[in-house]
Amino acid sequence: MKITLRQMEIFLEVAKIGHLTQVANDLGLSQSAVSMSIKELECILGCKLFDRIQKKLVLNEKGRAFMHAIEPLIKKLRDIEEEFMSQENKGELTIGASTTIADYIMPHIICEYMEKYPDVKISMKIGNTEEIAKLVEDGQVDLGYIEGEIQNFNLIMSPIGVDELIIVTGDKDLVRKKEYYIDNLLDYKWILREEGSGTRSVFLNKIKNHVTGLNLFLDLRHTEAIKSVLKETKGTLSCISKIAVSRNIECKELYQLKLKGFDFTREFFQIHHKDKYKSELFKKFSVFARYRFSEILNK
Amino acid sequence: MKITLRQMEIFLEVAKIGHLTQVANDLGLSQSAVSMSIKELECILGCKLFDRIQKKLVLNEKGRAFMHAIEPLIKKLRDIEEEFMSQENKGELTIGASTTIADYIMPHIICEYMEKYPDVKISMKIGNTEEIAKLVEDGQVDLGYIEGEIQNFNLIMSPIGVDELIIVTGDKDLVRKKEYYIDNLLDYKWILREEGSGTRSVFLNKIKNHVTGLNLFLDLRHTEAIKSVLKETKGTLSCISKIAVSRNIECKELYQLKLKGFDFTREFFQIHHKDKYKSELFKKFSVFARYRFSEILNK
DNA sequence: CGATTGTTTTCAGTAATACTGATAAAAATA
DNA sequence: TATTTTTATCAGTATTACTGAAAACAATCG
Repeated sequence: MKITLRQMEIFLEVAKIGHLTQVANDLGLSQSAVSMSIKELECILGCKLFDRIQKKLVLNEKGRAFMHAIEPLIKKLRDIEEEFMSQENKGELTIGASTTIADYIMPHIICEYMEKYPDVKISMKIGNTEEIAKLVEDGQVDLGYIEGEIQNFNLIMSPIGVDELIIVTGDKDLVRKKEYYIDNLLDYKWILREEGSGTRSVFLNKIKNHVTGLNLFLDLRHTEAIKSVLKETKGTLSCISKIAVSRNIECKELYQLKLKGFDFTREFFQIHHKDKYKSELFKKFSVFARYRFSEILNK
Repeated sequence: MKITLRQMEIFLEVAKIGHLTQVANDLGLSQSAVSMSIKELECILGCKLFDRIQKKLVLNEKGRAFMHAIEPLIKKLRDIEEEFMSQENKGELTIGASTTIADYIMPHIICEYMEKYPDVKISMKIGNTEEIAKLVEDGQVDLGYIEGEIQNFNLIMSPIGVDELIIVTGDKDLVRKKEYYIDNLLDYKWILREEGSGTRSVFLNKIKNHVTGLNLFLDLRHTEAIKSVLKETKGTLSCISKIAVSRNIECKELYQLKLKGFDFTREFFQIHHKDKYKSELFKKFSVFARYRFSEILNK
């Protein structure tokens, strides 16, 4: 036998008011219902909570302790109930994003969104495209943002913007030439993201039909790590997302090399599960993210 | 329509496990009961809490937020329930005490008791004998400790110790004589507790048949205030409870004057309402207090 | 003092609800 | 396509919560 919320609410009311009859009226119940409810509660707890003193029920030491223990909890519970029934833009969204997006795009979007809707909590999981797809498929995250196409009929994917990969270096000497042919760059020290990364595979797939013998100098898991190597080591090159380096190019820490005959563009996708129930929160964030994505990528 | 504890518990279990069938087994319910309970909950809140994704129910953004909101509260509630069912010496006792007792006896007793039973909370209300009796009669306090007899057939009073009032002064010159007759003291400056105080009425009642013309110099509401006047002003006298001044007499800040032919003793009483349900807590404290009272008064 | 009022308690009956068991539907697995 | 596994639905049942009337009790009034 367990105590119910109802019993506790009736108890609190009786504790406050002290007259069963009045409580019954207040709660729209018969007086006997209130009496029985209190009796039941005392029975479950195995102790009296009130002393019946001259027509009034007054809390005894146990009842007093019980009231102080449960009152704030019951109030909070009912507040929460109200809150959720009021259907506001409230909730805890989890999204997943692959590395480049997670590093250079999502943080802005999440920040802005949470500023706009302070009641929404957003947490982000990071992984490569496949990992994110898996999370979305299992329902672990509500929305995914990935860098490459995938085949999965449980997932609905929609393109949300075009990203451009560019060749960058920190070596000023390399900037003298206005354009390069890929063959002239093969012997420099190439630094790419690790195997399995979308950025890496796009680059290698595009050039593989044209060249062999790329001098693959180093694999790094983080774009920021690549950038710092580029800055410090002469003769190093990489192919990374334009948005990841635009800042560095602006302030001339890094330089873009024009490559003739290649176009390293790829699409970003938003994905969600086909069975996903689209709450207001979900829809709002989804729309917001798309909009901001296009702004960020086109600037 | 309101959410019940049951629904929330089932919800939390489903949120944790993800399979209705398994939850049904765990909770000893039919699978349909669980299914309906969740449905009902979603209906009351007016929003879906789960996405039905590949045989599993996984929380969506709303459900996640709801879970995080209610989980700690539900756990606490059930803990409290357990706690009260376990019938330990737990509770919030309120006692009332009249001034002298409240100042010089109860604090020790309450301290000791709470040290012994840390789960018991005790609060004390202070008033004169009549006020305390009223509080006990109304059930506002569980136990009363008073300094004088009262007539109230709702209250059960039992003597718990004899207190002696003594004549004290801070004036060394007065100590020379070994004994006084009351008539020789009438002209000194008498300082008594205020009208309505038990201490005052005991003294005045006892002497009123023998003397008139007491030089009533000052009324004060607090014994400590009286004591400090006695110490500072020559020729002042008072009649106060022995226990209130025993310390001061020991260290010779104040002096007791022997008065021939008078015996200012009075009894302390413990009172409680006749309809009071005597919980373990009540009984234990009551016994403890009696015991300590006699110790303190007889030392 | 008995009658009256205002209250709580008790109890039988009823309304509401929570749950069951069977069956249908949906999805994954073979 | 059949089989298995799971959830959803529904009608019926068991349980619980509540009502209304009567009984019990205490305070108040004439």
